[in-house]
Amino acid sequence: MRYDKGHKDATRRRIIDVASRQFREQGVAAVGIAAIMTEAGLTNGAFYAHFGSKEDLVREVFSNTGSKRNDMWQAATESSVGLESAIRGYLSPGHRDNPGWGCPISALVAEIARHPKATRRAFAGKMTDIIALIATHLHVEAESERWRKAVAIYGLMVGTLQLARAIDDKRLSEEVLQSGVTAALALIGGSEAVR
Amino acid sequence: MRYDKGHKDATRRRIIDVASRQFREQGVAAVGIAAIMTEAGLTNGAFYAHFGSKEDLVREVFSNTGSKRNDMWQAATESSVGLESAIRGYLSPGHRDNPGWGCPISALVAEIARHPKATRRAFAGKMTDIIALIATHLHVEAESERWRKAVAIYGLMVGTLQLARAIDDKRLSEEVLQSGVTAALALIGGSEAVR
DNA sequence: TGTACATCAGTGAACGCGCGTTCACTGATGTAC
DNA sequence: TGTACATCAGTGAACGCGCGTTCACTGATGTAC
Repeated sequence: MRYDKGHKDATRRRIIDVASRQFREQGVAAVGIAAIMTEAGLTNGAFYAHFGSKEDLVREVFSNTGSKRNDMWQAATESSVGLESAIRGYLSPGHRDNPGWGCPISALVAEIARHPKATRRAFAGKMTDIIALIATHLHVEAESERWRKAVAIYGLMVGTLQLARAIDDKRLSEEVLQSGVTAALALIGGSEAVR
Repeated sequence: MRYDKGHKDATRRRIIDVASRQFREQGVAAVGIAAIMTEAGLTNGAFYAHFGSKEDLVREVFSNTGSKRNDMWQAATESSVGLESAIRGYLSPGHRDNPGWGCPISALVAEIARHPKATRRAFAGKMTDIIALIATHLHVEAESERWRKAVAIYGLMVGTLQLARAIDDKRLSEEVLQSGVTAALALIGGSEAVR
């Protein structure tokens, strides 16, 4: 055959990676098939040899388990990193200014909420993975209590990052990030304050 | 003249109100001029007698100071309401399930971050208004401290509502909302825990 | 070894469609004389 | 009072454009005999 074994899988992987980054940067609706395929080094017609539809690709992007890319999102969600430094990385100017290499949830959660059920489920799976990861770092007795606390911390991170991204005044935006870090750390530490 | 004084202003107001709701429900990009004008009882051509472009309308929707509509968003942001009940209303199933009558920030913040500067500024203005309103309810000494705390509480509210909207399992989604309420109240109460 | 055919990832032009925007026109009313 | 014209909110068809998707085709390689 013309192409060696694994070639098509590699191409598929490349399309997913390119799409993932472009979606996070510009939103799903704003990115066309042609733009994705061009950056992947192909023409638009080849797309349908890999995916049934654009929605298919969107779903794949979020159910994506492989692809150990070297982005800050990868780094921040590695379990070896402490929770405090993960929070600081998440709520940093670097993450704010590079959504393409960052957290897909904060970039796309509102848009994905309007997509078909299958897509939403894949997305929700990624969300719960992250929340579970945060929960493992918490020092609270009951597991359900840990989970609830992790949800709130992640919600705070996602919301604060989005607010920071929407503010064009860099100085003010960084104050927002700092406020998020302080409050997140307070939530971790002040376990007794949580009823 | 055929139309009484104030007629055009009323029409303009109606277009803005319809657009505001449709944008919050479906996102700005997904809503077309024709759909807005049809619901406003007009044809698409009339749009440009009121606004220079779609982006113009988007900006107007967020710089909108008038229009005392009777929606839950209005109710929750009235200063007469206590902060705790405002938080409970914000992180309620009713708000989650009716984005069209809800907070425009949580529905559109990520999308607006990719719009032109003028639009982003109008949006940021609405954001800072809400944060300032939250700050007035906080019992902390320093004003800058109040502001920072208000930012974190609002970030938590926005993020948690979005997570709840993205989860299709109602039960789990309501647990997310409850986690947000608990944590937000902890942030209000535990002022000593915040450095 | 040579020839005919199968395979299959990718090409690139074309499709229908809905978008934002434009513009000549309508028709009810107000104004000038 | 009657007539001609100005005003202006709204109409509705048309525009170019980019989208997601389709499909006949290419061309390098593998396989059958």
